[in-house]
Amino acid sequence: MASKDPQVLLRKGPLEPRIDRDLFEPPYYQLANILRRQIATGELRPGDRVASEVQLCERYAVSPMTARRALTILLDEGLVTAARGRGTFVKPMVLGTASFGLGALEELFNGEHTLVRFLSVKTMPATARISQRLEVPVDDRIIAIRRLLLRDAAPVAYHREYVIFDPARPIIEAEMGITSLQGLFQGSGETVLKRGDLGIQTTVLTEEEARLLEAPIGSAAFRVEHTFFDFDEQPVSWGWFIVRGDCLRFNATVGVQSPAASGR
Amino acid sequence: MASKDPQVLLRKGPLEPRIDRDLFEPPYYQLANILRRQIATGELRPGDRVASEVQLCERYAVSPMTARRALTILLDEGLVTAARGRGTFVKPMVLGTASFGLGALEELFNGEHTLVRFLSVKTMPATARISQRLEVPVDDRIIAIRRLLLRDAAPVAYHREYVIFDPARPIIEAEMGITSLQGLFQGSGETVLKRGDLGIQTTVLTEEEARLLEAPIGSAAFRVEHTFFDFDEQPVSWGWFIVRGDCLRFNATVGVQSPAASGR
DNA sequence: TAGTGGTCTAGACCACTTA
DNA sequence: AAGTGGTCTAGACCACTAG
Repeated sequence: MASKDPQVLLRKGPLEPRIDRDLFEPPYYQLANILRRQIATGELRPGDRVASEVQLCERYAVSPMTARRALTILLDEGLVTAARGRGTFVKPMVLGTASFGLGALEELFNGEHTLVRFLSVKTMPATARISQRLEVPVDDRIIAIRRLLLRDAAPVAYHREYVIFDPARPIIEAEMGITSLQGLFQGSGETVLKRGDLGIQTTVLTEEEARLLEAPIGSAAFRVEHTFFDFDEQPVSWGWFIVRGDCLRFNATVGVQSPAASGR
Repeated sequence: MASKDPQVLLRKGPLEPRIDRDLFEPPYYQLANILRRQIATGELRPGDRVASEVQLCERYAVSPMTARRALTILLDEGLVTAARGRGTFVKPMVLGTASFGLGALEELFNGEHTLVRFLSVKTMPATARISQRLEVPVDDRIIAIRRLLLRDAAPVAYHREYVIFDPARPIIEAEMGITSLQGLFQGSGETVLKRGDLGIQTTVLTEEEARLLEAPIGSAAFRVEHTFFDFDEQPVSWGWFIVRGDCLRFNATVGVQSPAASGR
């Protein structure tokens, strides 16, 4: 649509942004930003066709790969869809494509004033549920860890974790180190863990949780469950965080980011 | 580490996977899978250096761009980090990189058996809070919508939304169409909405919410707040979903996906 | 048949790191 | 100085879509 506009086709110099090759930003990045801005300002609306690769090459004097790379960025960001043989089109805002990260949780844990207090570390026989999650026989000895996370001396999260106890696998210590939480988020150098499954649910505080978190019973809280696997695809650790609901909020954006030109 | 292994350096034929050019999967994709599998099996461990681009070119007989593209995929997936002048290295599993999609929410709403029931649609003067969120004067007339989402006739979510009412801007109807929720997730063709901000919190059901959702007062629930903006960067709609906690769970995986070779 | 995106080639130069 | 990733060039062929 916008590409059929005579102004655009005639390419009136001063109106058209250019690629500045002396800039710090590489050309593919500048071009991606130009297109992103056109989408953001509504110059290109959902459903409109974006200029084809060849057109972009001519218009901005870049090589095909550079134009393509810019389009790929928008594609990855979910701002456009590409249809072979037809063209590239601006996507309407789709809620389902939004995603949020654990950044909010990480901040909660990695802040300057955050402290981890071990409440208990002991071995115990696996209950039915634990044996199921860790794929070990019932009554196998496992390690149970309870931690409290405090920020500015105020409790924000309660962590329970069950770790496989296998003298043949010297995982325990490593695991203990990793799950001391500093490393969990930042990536603690060498790790025996290959993969983790995470789930976020809501819950209300039980009596025990309420007492530890110094919040009323029945308060809203997040429950972040995690299962970690080693390189043999064996579960190594299962546990969950109970985070006070008033301390955590996950954010996401869908559509075009407003001012910032944040790369991936 | 693994790349210093003589076996690998000597490149014993049968052990080394090859790129099959007759396959449906393009070479860059095959190569990415080969490397991903090496990471998954532990052949390449966190901290290990991945073969350099040139090495990959020689070893698998592909062009630099193809090797690079495979590495870029792993880079985007967060499996490796690249350091100019040093090499590409396998990243340890990092929790902070986990990303949760709103697919779970979408499924909840877009299922076959999902029904939207309007509870009320009316105009009202903006309260202080509404005026703040929608950036309109207090007591400006706005539209208030209350909806109930039912899945298999069972209520799963309660939706409240406040929409700007401006006769000059024919947004209302379009907005009404969009926010009838079918379109919100799927992307309803042409849209006046440019951007949306989302926030996810936990809460417990109030008396009203509990009644509508047919769940006990004080049950755990998600609160998904949303603000939508038009192409003038003006807020157009503010509202939130209250979703029964037992109907929704966000999932994510961090590290290497186990068996599937899922592309982006 | 012409245009499009998807993929690929076979190089190149640069900035950076390491030795 | 050698090796690395980051970027870019100037093409190419293919499968697909649309007129």
